[in-house]
Amino acid sequence: MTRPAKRPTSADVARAAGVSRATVSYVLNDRPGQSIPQETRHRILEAARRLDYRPHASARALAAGRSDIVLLAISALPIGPGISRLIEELDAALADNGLTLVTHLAGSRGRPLPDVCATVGASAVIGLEPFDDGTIEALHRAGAEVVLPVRDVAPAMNEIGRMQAEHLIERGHRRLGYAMPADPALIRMAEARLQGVTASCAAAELVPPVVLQVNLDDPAGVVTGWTARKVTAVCAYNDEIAIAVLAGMRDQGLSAPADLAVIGADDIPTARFAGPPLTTVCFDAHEVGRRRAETIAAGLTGDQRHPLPAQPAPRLIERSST
Amino acid sequence: MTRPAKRPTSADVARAAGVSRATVSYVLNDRPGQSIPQETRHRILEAARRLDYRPHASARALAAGRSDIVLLAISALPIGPGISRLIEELDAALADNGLTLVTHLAGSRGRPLPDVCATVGASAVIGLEPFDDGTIEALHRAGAEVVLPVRDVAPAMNEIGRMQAEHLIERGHRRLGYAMPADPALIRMAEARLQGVTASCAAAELVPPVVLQVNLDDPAGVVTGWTARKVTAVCAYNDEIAIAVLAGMRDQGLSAPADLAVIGADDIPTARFAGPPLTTVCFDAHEVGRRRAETIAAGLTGDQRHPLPAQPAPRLIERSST
DNA sequence: CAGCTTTACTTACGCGCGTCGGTGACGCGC
DNA sequence: GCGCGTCACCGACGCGCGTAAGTAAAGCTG
Repeated sequence: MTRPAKRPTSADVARAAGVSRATVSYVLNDRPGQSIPQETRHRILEAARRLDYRPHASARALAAGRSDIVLLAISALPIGPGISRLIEELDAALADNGLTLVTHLAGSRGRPLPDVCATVGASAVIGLEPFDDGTIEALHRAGAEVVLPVRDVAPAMNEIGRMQAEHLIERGHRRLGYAMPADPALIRMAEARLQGVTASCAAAELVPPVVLQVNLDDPAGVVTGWTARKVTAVCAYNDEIAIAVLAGMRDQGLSAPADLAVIGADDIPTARFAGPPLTTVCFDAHEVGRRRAETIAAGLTGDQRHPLPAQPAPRLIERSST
Repeated sequence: MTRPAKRPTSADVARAAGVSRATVSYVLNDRPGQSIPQETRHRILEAARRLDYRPHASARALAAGRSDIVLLAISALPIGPGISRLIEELDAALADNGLTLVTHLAGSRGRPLPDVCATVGASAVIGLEPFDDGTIEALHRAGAEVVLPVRDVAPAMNEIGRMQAEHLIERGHRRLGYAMPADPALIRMAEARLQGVTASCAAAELVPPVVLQVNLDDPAGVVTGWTARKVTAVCAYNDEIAIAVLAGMRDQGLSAPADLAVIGADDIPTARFAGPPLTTVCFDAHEVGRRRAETIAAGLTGDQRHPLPAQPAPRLIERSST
């Protein structure tokens, strides 16, 4: 599988089109302020196509001092379908802006993020939750021009919780529970979501939610924790946790929503096949991806027109677990 | 968030250490065949550390014609925790070999893979299922030296199906069904898995499996398709499909494994909370990741010692749906 | 002390590209 | 027919790095 097969360079294109390398460069990057007749332009484009020419990224980056590469850093294990849809959207939206997205799943034993950033020569790094200041500093030193998010993800997580709680309250529930994940990698995000729930309870003059951690090896355990305290509905950190709770209830002969209503978050594919089908709350991945991409592109081109569009509102998907 | 903050170059290190750039390069890449006294070596290393010097990837790649970047292309949506564990392993194992892994989640609307490969300057591209010849050719032209897998994943997928079927046959089932996904992106992999099932049936002198496509909007439909034909157990392409089938059965008042046994594949987290908990088959991500990484590293260094270690065998996780 | 090898470096080139500053040909006004 | 302003294009530099080839000094041999 090792084949050298020299890639064509811009010099090859120039030769094939009978012009100089400079002209090729001007045409391919259609640089304004150059007067190049249609015919020459066409000849060059055609030659490039015929040779399947693709600019050598390293050389371009070296010369231009910029790389068109956006690195998405995903910190821990919890990569579910929600995230992967967001990634797809992000990818598409960045591509529209001439940027290329690559992802780094940072296992604890892999390369440190700044190293990866430097290795691929990324000019932007984005994450799913805010980086700490030390990391940001290191990333800048590693060559990243823009790093996101800095502090803008918590409010969105908040919204998720708020919407879960409001749905339940509307349904007439007065005592809510909150199902926390046990995975330490998730607690930051979970706490942000929980905050939204707590806020909604306060706004409706209800007692704060009864927070319980779900042990994935014994989901039945938490259920009694809630029923014993007269909780009639629980918001789960995400759909996986919600499905675990539902399983715990089945084990005890309980059923949703009669004995305990359950609402999830993220709308994973198996949510609709849960018993009963899970009501859930999620973001429109398409929208989120697009807005993020635009923020990045704006940051990279120094184009500060847009006032950094905010996150869209989450959406409620009603099924029968509430 | 835009800060130029010029990165230090090897010339800066050279100046700081009072030597020439070449010497710096020799020391930092500890190139054999050069005689450099400990003291100088130390001075250079120290200077590099003090300046937080990291070689500019693009320049290095340009000069060396090689990039240390391995691109993992994930073609479609089905990115579950199984895969993300595999990625982590791969990342760690490649890092041990001095390689950096980045992933590209290729949505259909994002950049075409060869473009991405060229943009990041990857010198190896690996995927989860075999690429077709056109793609391989394109990737090579885009600069990839080694591309995997070429033809070596189908047997592994085969194994999945074989193990599913054998488990069911052992349990006494004589007429099996196969649950195909509807997503066209998955059919290649699905067909590979199905082949394993078919082979096992043949080996046990049973009729071939009754293959039905699962419509995620009406999973109950397929169930009658099987029961009408006296199928007593079905192998699902993966856990998601299996869970959908289980949901379809519930809708009809049927239950697993009494009315129809169901076995999945991949062991996604919600599998254990399905009703009933799903028996499934999966790979040991750790092993797969490590072996793949070694194959890549060997291919890149031209080191042909290892006889390309094969895939490990899949593992059966017995729960109660069979 | 001439002649050789070894040590410890340095100088110089080129990777593929973007881009600044030309340059020659041509048309136009006077 | 001379100056001036386009038009269409080219030469050459430098980005940061790896590396082949060179060199000056020191050490050894006979």
